[in-house]
Amino acid sequence: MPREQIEKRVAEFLELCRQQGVKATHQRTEILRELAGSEEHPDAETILNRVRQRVPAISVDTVYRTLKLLEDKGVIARVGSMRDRARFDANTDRHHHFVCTECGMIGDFYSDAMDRLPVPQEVSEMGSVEGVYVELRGVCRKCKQKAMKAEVRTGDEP
Amino acid sequence: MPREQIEKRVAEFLELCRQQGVKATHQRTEILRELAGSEEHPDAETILNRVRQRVPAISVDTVYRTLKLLEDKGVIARVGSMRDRARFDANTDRHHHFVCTECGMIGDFYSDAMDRLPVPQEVSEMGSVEGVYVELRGVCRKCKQKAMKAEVRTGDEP
DNA sequence: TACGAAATCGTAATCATTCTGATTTAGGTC
DNA sequence: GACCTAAATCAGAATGATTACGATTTCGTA
Repeated sequence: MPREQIEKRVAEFLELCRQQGVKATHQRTEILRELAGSEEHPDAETILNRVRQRVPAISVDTVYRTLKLLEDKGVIARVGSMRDRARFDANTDRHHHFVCTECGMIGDFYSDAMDRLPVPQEVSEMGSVEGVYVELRGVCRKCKQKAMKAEVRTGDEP
Repeated sequence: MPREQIEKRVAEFLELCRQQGVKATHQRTEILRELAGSEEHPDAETILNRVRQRVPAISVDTVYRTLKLLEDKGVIARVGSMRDRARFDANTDRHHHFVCTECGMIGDFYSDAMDRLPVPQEVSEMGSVEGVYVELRGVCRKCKQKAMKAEVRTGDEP
């Protein structure tokens, strides 16, 4: 995300804090700024390490609490499938994710069809739908190449 | 799932074990049987407690290892969003899930549209897609009713 | 500048999940 | 049916992510 846009996201967050009587702390701002500047959907630990370079005394607890706060306010989203740790995304444009089941790489993509999925009758009967999460799973290019090389090395016919 | 169908699933699993040289243990069979008979997508602990009624000495470890094995073999699936613990589903028909963000209730549903989502060009460039996970999120009926009652009790105009 | 509530820090605790090493069992062979 | 061996299980300890705690600091307002 270009620097300019990052600062716009940060400004929006500060405004939201004012409106909701939530404190706009240095730590919160830096966490959001870090996440908004990332493309790779980092996990909590990665965010902690990076923010620490600018805010050395920041604590684990603050990172986790802040990520939860931002998620609850809809400023960021939690992504990635259950098999490993939680990862985060500051992109609030309506979009979806491709997840590599080998290395965990997560890529954003856009799809009109997925944005306007019809909600089946049976679901309306279960409750009211407020959001959709779509994840395509597979193997990324890099991992496929790696697998191919490994195959050559193993050699079925030596 | 009707008892008859449960036994069919179990039989299929036993067959798969034979084919793949994996041992068809009592514990594995009972875990699958338990899950196949559940409608509510239980978590590992719930499964453990239930199976224990029939296999008192079963260990936590065995449950976790078995669930992972079954998932890897495609016999069951891991469902539910990252915010809480992993939950499991033995329904292998192509289907999707509605998740209540209040109480965690998970419901199955079917949708042709979601079964045949087109894979966007940009995703094909990231890697090869092998599966889709679609989750509709919202508030279930029960929780909505509970919220309404709470509102009345709180009373904006007393 | 001072105040009080809210947020942070550092550390300890918790919870789900995984590992370890000793023991048992499935399933093939005689 | 007894025997063998690798695979699987068990109990409990260990790990890793996340959360809770009590003391201290900071934000936002007066």
